[in-house]
Amino acid sequence: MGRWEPDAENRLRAAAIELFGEIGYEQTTVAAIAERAGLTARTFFRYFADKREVLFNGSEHLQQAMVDALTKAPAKASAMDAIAAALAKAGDFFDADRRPFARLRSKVIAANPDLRERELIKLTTLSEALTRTLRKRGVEEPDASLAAEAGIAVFRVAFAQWVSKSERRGFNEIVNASLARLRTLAAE
Amino acid sequence: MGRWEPDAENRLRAAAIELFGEIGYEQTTVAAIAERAGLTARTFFRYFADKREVLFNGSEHLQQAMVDALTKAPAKASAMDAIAAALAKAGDFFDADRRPFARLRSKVIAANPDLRERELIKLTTLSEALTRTLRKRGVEEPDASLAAEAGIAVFRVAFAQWVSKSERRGFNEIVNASLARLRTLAAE
DNA sequence: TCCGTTGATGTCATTACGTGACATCATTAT
DNA sequence: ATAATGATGTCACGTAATGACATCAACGGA
Repeated sequence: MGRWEPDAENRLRAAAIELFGEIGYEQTTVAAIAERAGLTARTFFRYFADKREVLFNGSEHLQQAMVDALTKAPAKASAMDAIAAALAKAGDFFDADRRPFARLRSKVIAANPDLRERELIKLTTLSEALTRTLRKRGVEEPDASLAAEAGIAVFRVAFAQWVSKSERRGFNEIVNASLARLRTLAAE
Repeated sequence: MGRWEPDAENRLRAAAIELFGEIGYEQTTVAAIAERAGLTARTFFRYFADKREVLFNGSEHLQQAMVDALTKAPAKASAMDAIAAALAKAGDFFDADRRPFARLRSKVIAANPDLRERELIKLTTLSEALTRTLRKRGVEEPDASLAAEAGIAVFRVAFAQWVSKSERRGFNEIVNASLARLRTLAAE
């Protein structure tokens, strides 16, 4: 038994999401989050670089999983096919996570510009990681960047659909449909 | 002759860019910007919603121009062709603007995560505007979102190339090359 | 068993962003 | 001549974020 309650980071995360849902992101002070978690604001900032990050740290895992999948894709696969493999891996990630939680989180993020900004830069970081990995596969610029960006475009559209109300299909199913549409659009 | 020096907004903008270049974005306080412009910090926040916005307000003009071009594209044009017309309009915008200034601004933005975030949300806002305009043209979802996102992907890649060192081609030329590459990639 | 180290947390002080409320005063309109 | 307008300043405040230092249970040797 430690000197403190264990799992401070998760307590902070839980407290934050609760409060964001109850009274909104802007109205929630870091001090209030920390208090609900039985800690102080100073400690909050030891776990999270800033107030927004409490909703986003963990994205490195998704990124790593997608980079791994991209690396392991068949050497003969085209750039877009390799990206598709990475998107499929993201699907496993999301369908494992419970969709109701993702919906709540998305709602909180959508309601606040600062949080939207943070989400966007996470996606950009992901795109850059995918670009680097494609280049390691021998894909030249600007193809690597374009394929990665197009993949993220599909990701964004599919994710928005996946969390939307009354959507029942799994993430992978939506991704595949979106990819097919993109191929068609580009060909027209 | 007015009570105050005229053109406070531009004075603030100029002072901000100077200081960002001289000592960096984070090291520059709003008070310092205002002082250099002969004003107070309170006045700065009357012109710009926050410190970052001083580098971005004006993006509405670009967005409006692209939306107009998209609206005016031939009714028979495909979604991607209509998007291409909007991108061409953006080209006029950028080649009119002086590229050296754009390069400095890009450098400042690239050096700071907060500014990158703001840039990303501006692009997303633009993407959403393009999506709405495509829908008015009769394009259904998810095609409208995908075409808009793909267009923004091309925009991002082309813009990065346009401001990169020793790039001589005009924006439109780069956009067209990128669009062609994307079509090829999607087809593979 | 004692003691020094470690590590998670707390306390305190400080800077800067951002905003509301109210004051100032040259310009403009009536 | 006077009142309304509008750009700016002043002041006070809350909150985010960070550095410096203090605390103190747990742990690992000697």
